[in-house]
Amino acid sequence: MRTELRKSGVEESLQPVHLQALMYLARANRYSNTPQALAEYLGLTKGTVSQTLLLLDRRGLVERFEDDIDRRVVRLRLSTVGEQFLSDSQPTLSWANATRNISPNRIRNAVSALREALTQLQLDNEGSTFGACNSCRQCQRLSQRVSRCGLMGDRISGPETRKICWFFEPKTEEVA
Amino acid sequence: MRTELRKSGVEESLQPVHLQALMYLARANRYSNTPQALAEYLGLTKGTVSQTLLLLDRRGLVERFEDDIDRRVVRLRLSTVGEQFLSDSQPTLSWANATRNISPNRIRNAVSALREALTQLQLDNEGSTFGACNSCRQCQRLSQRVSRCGLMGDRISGPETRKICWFFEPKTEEVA
DNA sequence: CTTTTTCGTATCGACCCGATACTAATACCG
DNA sequence: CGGTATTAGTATCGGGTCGATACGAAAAAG
Repeated sequence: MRTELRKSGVEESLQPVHLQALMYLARANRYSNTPQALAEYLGLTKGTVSQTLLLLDRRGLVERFEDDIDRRVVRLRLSTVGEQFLSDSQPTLSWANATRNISPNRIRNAVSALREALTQLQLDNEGSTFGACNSCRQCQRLSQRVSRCGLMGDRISGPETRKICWFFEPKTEEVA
Repeated sequence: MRTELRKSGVEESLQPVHLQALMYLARANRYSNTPQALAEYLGLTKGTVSQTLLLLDRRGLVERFEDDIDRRVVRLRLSTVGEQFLSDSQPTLSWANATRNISPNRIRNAVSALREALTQLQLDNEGSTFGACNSCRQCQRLSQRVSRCGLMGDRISGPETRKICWFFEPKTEEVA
């Protein structure tokens, strides 16, 4: 998979880590679009990630702007060019194709097992557990279209509940 | 997982790719313990891998010696120190631990699906398909303890049939 | 016996990555 | 309040990865 990532980036002379950063930012929700969250996600130091973002900014793939209420934090988002690049290069396409002969049911089971292992791994290492609102303990369903985050107190739209959050807490079904 | 690899290597100041090389060499069979096979496995160029091996050799973790019949090829094997280091650092231990609450059956199913996807991915990209003799098309069972490789014509011991081979060919159950 | 191909190495430049030191903004606490 | 501590992010430096290119030596092809 890393080899595939490398191929996807070679055209724009981007390294695998750059692709991973772009892919993360495309899926990060409003609490998670910061250098710090990205560093946590990638397992790198904030200094390293700062350099990565500097490069992506120079290339015009991401935009950086400061937070309204805490002026220390930097908010990140993909630029139009960045989104276009991601949808053109499709870094995960070949992996998705490789699963074409596997039944949806087997895929669901494998994904479920892998997700469980990942959550456990993150808990063991006291790292952040990234995940989507719709499987987060804090998510409260308000209506068909709107949810609410019990941790932050904000209303979350339907599409945003499928984005990745830094404060994700797995639903406790026996975290032995 | 890359973060875990990084942690395992930090004590000896080894990079993730060094750990991956050592882990590969620990599992490579007699046909696959060469720089070329390792480069194919890691998805890197032979030049890059040559540098990696130079470093691992200097550190005394691997040994290089030339092949008897083809004096161009270099044979690789873990040194005693290298084996000791691998068994001490246990790079995959935390991942194995993370699956402790998942039933063996679910793990088997997930592994099976992943292996299928990996093979398909490798076929799509015309890359080598690494795998163990015991699930290779060329493997002929001679007795309870000895098999035979139909491609190379050599007799393969029981333990060696569980090692990774560069010439692996998946058993054809409909490679659509 | 050439010519070509193959396996591996050497060198160079661009870049990743962590460590350290630093600035600026916020939080804490008497 | 006011001073200290903490936090988000940046700047800089050095060691090391990685691919491209060039190269040497052995084997294969013709």
